Amino acid sequence: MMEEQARMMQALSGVTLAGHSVQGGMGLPPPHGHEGTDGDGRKQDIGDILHQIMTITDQSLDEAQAKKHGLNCHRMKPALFSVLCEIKEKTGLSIRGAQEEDPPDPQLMRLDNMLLAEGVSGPEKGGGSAAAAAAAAAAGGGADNSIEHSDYRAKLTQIRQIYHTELEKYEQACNEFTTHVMNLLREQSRTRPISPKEIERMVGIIHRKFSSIQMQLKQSTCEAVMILRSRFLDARRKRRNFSKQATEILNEYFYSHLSNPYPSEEAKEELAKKCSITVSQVSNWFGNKRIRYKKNIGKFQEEANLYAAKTAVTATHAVAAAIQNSQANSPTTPNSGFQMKDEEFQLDSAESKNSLLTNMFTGGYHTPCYQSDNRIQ
DNA sequence: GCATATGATTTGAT
DNA sequence: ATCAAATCATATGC
Repeated sequence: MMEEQARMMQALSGVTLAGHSVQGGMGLPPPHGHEGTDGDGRKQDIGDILHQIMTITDQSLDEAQAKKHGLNCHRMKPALFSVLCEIKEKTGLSIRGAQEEDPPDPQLMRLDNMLLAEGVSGPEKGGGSAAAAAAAAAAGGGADNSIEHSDYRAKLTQIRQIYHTELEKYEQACNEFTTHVMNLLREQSRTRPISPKEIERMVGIIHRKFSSIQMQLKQSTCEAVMILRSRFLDARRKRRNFSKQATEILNEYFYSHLSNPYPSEEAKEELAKKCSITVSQVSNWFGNKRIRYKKNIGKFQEEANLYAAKTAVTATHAVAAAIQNSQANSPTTPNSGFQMKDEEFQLDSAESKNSLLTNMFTGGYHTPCYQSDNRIQ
């Protein structure tokens, strides 16, 4: 701040110095006046010159101040000044009118919204973390992921703190600079025509510049948050197996609909609700299950039998409740009916496997029939 | 530590 | 949009 002022003063004095030097001559010796003199003499000359320059600077500074003061006190000065102001006002208005627009930057708004959404700029610590904890508890349904969430929140708080301190710094710098410039302009407005509106405009320019710097801060903060998110919330990195219960429910559905293991949207929703997982997780599970089952039916046979028996038992119970005196329903072979239903998917997959194998051995590359369209939707 | 299991993602087809 | 298939990346059991 003070340095700038000093520099400006120096520049100012330099101007007046030049003006004076033309008039007064100053008695500076020409640089290439005489050649061949001894070194000591030249050093002395340089020293003299430097000294002169120093004193001139000091003198001219005072002179300039004095001259300025004299000019200010001139009897014609106010009149001249007002005329200059008027002229400038007239020319300045058109310029100002042309570039006076302040549309809210969509990019900035986007960043602001995101920072607000991520809890960086919006509510303070208490509300934000409480909400996050509540969300974690609701989504996770357990304490297993609370540790990583707290870690995440700690990092987020760190980012938020940095963001706020930086923002404050910018704000402060902006204010300081603005008041400095305003003071400077106000000071100068005594000697040259500067209207208050012009000062206002200058302040606007400064603010815009600073807000563009602020946007950079916001941008990098957003980036940091995104990186943090991808690090902590990327489900692929921190995969959790579903609960035993959930897997049970999903398997039950899968094996009891083996002929058509494609749950409808409603069924998926219901399964998701029962397993306390998302619908897309249900979709993923069925996608994985279908492909893995198909790839190696043998491996899943035991599981298939287990779940078939299980559903059969519950079905049997239901039937038994309805038809009390049934005697043909033996618990050893209850799943025959279900197995029949399963045929389609099993046959389908077996066929595909076979054709793939034959193709491999024969070298033929004909598309297996399963690819065509015997999928049931 | 390694093999296997498993949830998620990507790619390409329909 | 949804699916199959391949693939990735982590979890888990030994």
